[in-house]
Amino acid sequence: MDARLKRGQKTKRKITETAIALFHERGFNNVTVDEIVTKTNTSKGAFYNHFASKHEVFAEQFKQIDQFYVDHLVPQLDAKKPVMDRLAQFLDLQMTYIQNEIGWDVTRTIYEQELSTERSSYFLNPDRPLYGILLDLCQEGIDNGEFKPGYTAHDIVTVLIHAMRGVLYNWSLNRGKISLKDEQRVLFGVVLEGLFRSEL
Amino acid sequence: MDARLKRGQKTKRKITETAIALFHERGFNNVTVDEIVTKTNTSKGAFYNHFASKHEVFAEQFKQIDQFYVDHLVPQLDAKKPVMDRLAQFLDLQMTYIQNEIGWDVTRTIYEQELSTERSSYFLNPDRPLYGILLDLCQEGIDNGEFKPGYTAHDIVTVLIHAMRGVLYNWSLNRGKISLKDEQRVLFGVVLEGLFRSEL
DNA sequence: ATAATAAAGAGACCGTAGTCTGTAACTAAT
DNA sequence: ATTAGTTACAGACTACGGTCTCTTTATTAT
Repeated sequence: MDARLKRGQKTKRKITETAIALFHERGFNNVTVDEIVTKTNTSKGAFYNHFASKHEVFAEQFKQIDQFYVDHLVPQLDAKKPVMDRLAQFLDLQMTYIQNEIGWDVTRTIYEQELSTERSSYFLNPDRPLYGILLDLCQEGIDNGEFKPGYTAHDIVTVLIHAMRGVLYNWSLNRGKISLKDEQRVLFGVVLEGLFRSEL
Repeated sequence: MDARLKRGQKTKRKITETAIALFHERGFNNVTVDEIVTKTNTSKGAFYNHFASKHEVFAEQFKQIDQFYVDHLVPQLDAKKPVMDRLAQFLDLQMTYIQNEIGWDVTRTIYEQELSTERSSYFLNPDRPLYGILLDLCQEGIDNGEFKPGYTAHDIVTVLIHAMRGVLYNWSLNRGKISLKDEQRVLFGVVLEGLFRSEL
């Protein structure tokens, strides 16, 4: 059980790379599966053996996004600073990354797919690393009394996630014509103000 | 220019009613255009003469939603109460209406369509009545100093819209399995807290 | 009345995502 | 070594949203 599997992985990688490149070049909706399989000298059979749908090619990118948060964003946060600052900084870094590295078309496609598919979505997966990151931060904030009382860590994460979704949805909808960073700053300015004790 | 137009309107109405009923019954994705035109004894030609897409049958519902806000929700707001309270009440009424009368599948479909179509979307239309309602309320709140300083009415509306989108997107994504009212209350509790002066 | 134009609709047709069946190459079991 | 089973894949086929062309029926102009 090796030679076959190896060949499969190679095909999958070839398809993934070509597809992502094409999507990036001309947009998700302007690239057909037929085109992808032709260009990679494969077939529909090969494509749908490795992916459940055209959308799912993005699952790769998705894991990549969260991995980037864990590997490159979280380490940048200064553990000596208050949770409030770290949270603000994380959100800022996150949105900068999405705006510059992921782009609105990929984001739009992901948001669309999550709504359209019946299958288990990535957004709903409770083991998504992003949730862990936020939960840890929020728990720490609660423990040292930075937040207003009455919220559980889970409440706060829910609030943050909703806010993120709203900003990212809107940004995708506007096809990148508005500044993600600016929108993020305004909304999370308000949200964080509403969450934290304001004593200084 | 009367008899033809009348016939056209009749056909359109017939298609709209049948389609909406079917969508409500079995979900948007499980109803085909062919089925709709068969059931209404019309044709693809008739359908696409009246609608630009299958999704667009919802445009009707959409206008209905905002009309409902204007006709039935806004009048319920007590002009003597502070803007803060009116805003909270409006959001509460709005989400109750959506949850009970519109439902998650229609909401999901609308949110999906807005992302997928190239055409001018309803969300991006600046003349949407909802924006007017919120803008008026926010301007009044600013004028009588209820809000924290530094925000324009437009800023605040943007924040509220983003928050709405986040909650509604998530609710659709969860296929109605979470309570829209509860989610709304938590998020807007925080947002309103962040927006208003807290002196009482 | 007649010709010219336009709206509403019928239904064949097209493009594309996704399915299904078949096959060749490899692996495992006896 | 032979058989049985499995994986990766090829490519015909299906389902469905959307387009295109053509016909019918009403409207307007002369």
